[in-house]
Amino acid sequence: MTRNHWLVKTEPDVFSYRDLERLGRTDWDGVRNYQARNHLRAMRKGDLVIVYHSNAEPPGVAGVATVDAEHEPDPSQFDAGSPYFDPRSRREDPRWSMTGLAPVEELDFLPLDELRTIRELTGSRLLAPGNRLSVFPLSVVEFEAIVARAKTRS
DNA sequence: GCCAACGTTGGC
DNA sequence: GCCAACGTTGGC
Repeated sequence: MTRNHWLVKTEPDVFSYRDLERLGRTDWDGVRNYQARNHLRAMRKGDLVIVYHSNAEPPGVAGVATVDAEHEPDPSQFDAGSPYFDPRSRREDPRWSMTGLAPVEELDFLPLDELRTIRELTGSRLLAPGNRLSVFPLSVVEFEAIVARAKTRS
């Protein structure tokens, strides 16, 4: 059984990699895009996940997480008080899923400018202009190139 | 099932 | 805060 690799985006003002470390784990909820949801559903325990800070100054890669719980219905879709409430979702057939993530290691922050210089990421989804998808797969080559670059810094 | 309007994302 | 790119919605 092979491990798959993924990238998730988060706005650090809302939830940062360090918040994940502080909490020890979290349910990655609030995803409201079907493609991203399908990726969450495809994640398996033990998969490795790059945590990317978007809408940040600067944006970039902050750390590595792992899947510690496979997908379940995201309860926030049924919570009328939640910003993620989806009145069209029915309990018999929940629309949205969440997946459990736990921290593995914080990386030396790799800003987007530097990500652009990683040869293995040329043509990758991560660097594609207009890529708004918040959860997507990385190849093992892409994943390892990111981690390796972070480790050759400082 | 088309497509215009609208909302959101995310780099700058 | 701007705005381009993209996804979703809803009228027809």
